Amino acid sequence: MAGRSLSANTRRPKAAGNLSKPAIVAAALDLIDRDGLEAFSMRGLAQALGVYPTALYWYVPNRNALLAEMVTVAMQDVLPSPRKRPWQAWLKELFRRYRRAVSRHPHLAALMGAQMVSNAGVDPVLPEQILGVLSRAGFSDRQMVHAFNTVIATMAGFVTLEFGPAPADDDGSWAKTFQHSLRTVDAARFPLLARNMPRLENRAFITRWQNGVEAPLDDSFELFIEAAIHGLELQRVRKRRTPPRG
Amino acid sequence: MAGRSLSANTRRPKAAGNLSKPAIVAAALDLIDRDGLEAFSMRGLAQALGVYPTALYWYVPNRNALLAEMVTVAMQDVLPSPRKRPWQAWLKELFRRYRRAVSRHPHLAALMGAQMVSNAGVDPVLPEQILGVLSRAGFSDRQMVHAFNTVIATMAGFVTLEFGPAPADDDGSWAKTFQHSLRTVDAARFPLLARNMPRLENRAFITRWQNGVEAPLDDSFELFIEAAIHGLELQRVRKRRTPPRG
DNA sequence: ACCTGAACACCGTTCAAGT
DNA sequence: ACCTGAACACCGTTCAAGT
Repeated sequence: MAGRSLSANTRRPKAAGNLSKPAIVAAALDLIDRDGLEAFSMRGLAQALGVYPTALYWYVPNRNALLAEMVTVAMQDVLPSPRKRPWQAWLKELFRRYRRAVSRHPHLAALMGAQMVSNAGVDPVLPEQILGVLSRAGFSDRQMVHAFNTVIATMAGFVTLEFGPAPADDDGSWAKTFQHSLRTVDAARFPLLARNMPRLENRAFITRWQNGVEAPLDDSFELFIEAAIHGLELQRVRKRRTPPRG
Repeated sequence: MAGRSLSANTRRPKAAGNLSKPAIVAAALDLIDRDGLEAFSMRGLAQALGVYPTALYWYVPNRNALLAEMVTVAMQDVLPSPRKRPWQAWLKELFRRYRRAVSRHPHLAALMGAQMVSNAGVDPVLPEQILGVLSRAGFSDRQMVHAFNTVIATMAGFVTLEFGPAPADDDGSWAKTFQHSLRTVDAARFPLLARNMPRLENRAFITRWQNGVEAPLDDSFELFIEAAIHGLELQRVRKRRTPPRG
């Protein structure tokens, strides 16, 4: 967002001075993509950059601010182009783009959904566009807040769960045990679970042992966003007294 | 909440002896409800219990396992009673119960949604009941997985965002600054945002400075789950070739 | 301006030792 | 069986000092 193109005008820094905020953020993203959020530390990042831990604090105020920067980078391409098309199609593309952004940095899923998106830290262009689309769709001012919240929850809700971390599992023993317990579920106590397990195992929340990285829920996601959009359509129609003009 | 009334009484030679797994989990929940997840530590918990940090490891294998225990406790009352009623009503109660459970331990919101619910660690009675309700609703075996995933994502998605933590804000300065930036948003660049701000501020994702604890999104939540249920209704109906028999 | 280096106040977890 | 106590390998962040 902030253009830092002109800062230390053409004066080359020291030979070893490769450090910069974008470089730090990029290196941090690499580390997190590789090792996950729990393993990420300022000290580890400094080591990866070949620098003392405290050097980072010249560019970044603290760890949380650095995480926020990473989320901003990860959110870069979520906004669909504003070209005219049915509002349903625009929303679908928004949802798919957000999912794609999260899938590129799955270890940031919870951070993106439950912290940055649901709160501040998002480019105001995104909410502005969403409001525009909902306005075109025919939502009244009174309904606008709720439709907006439904859009955001639909966008981030499913995906935050889908790419949430599976239980820590260094040797794969948990996955095998859990898998076995699913396949041998007591058919007397849990008849439907037992009957549907062939289709549920590793393809549904709760009954999976891998997350969206290894076992993406593509079809479920598509039907989920379709359901949400149909639900929005109904709410809009129900309040309408006069046919749409545009 | 935690009664630490008995301290030096009852002639116990040792200080504690009150230690047990349920007591540890309860004390941990108290600490997290008060100070949040970031501030929670095994050492702090031990201190609150008047015991050496390593004593906890006799009852709990590690920190993550303890967090999982807390989530299990927090999820206690989410399952609606199985008494007969329309499937839409049953789902609505499930969604509301989950929201209520999270609202009681908001600092566990991300843990509950993005980790335990979306993955393992949930009583199989819950998925069994959901399958039963969806079966009664008329979903085919082919649709079942997707309908199930839609239910889980609807249940946990909105609420995980709603109770996600607002930016760390010790002195309230961020909230004031952000609030001001919302109210003075550039009406030329963001006309819809500016026009709708009176209804959006602190009542919508992104444009709020408090989370669901202080600023619950009750109405939006209700409309969100209604939209999801209507979407499900349509998907079921669309596939149906014969009228329902029940 | 940019980085080193020491230091502070913490962590989770192990292991041996006590009772 | 249950807890103490020392110890290990870490943390984030501050601050003074170097260049």
